Amino acid sequence: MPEFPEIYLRTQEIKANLVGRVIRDIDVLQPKSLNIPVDDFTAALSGAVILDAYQRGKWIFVETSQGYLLLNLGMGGEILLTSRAALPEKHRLVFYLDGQSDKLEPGADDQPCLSVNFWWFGYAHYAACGELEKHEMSAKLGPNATEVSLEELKSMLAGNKSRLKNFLLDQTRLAGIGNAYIHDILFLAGLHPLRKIDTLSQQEIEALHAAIRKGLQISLDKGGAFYEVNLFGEKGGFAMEDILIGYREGQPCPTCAAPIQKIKTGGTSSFICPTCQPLV
DNA sequence: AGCCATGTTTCACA
DNA sequence: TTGTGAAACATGGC
Repeated sequence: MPEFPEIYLRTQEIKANLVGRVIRDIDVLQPKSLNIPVDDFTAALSGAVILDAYQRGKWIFVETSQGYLLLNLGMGGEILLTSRAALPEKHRLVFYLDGQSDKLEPGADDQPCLSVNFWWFGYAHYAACGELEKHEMSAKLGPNATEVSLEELKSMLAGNKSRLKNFLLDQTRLAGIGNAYIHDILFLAGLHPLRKIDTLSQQEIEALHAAIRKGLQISLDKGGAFYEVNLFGEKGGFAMEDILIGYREGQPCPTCAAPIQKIKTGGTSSFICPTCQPLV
């Protein structure tokens, strides 16, 4: 589940390992993940020099000399720095690169490449130089969830009539929170996912603000979720034991020992402690 | 073995 | 504006 911590880490890894490299050729095995025809996509980025990478929410922006590669891993997937000889079985796109990777064995047919796989959904989009704002899916994104000040959060919540979970998952408000980390974020804040935003007190908003940063930071510090891997295939260190209440139905709440409940919240499930997160 | 439900996302369409 | 369903799939349970 690529959410904020994983996307942040992958972005840093791309910066550290791919800046200066040239995309020589591209294989697209899943045209539906593109925003333009396959031939246009490969023509646009072939020969491009990777210049920078940065994150907005769950999107990775790879800036090149020939425009932007915009990646969204959807419901999960991997970005692997590997080689032609070591390509994983499952991949949707492959970007073949110039030069040798220091982590790879040199060899004649061992051309380094960036393999991108989505488990389900996921996008690899292209935006031309200077036309990033025309890419609506990413242009609509709100600020990164970890970078919003308390005052900004308060003004975003003011007058909002929806429920808290819907707000937190709305990428046009805060970008980066998904339906995995949200369970612990709401638990840390002591708030029920279905709380109506216009009933939140100032203290509760402050708790929410702190919980967003804390919930994501814990995983960031440990290298991201255990079920995702980095560019070199290594799993994150944020383990099941590090999760407070998410995916722990029936187990005791770490604060009050009440059994954790799994509930339906619209189209998604939520895990809550019924006593620490009362609906009121 | 096969069918169904579920889910880490996002958008289009009521 | 907001809620529901659908769409590139894979796994586990019955």
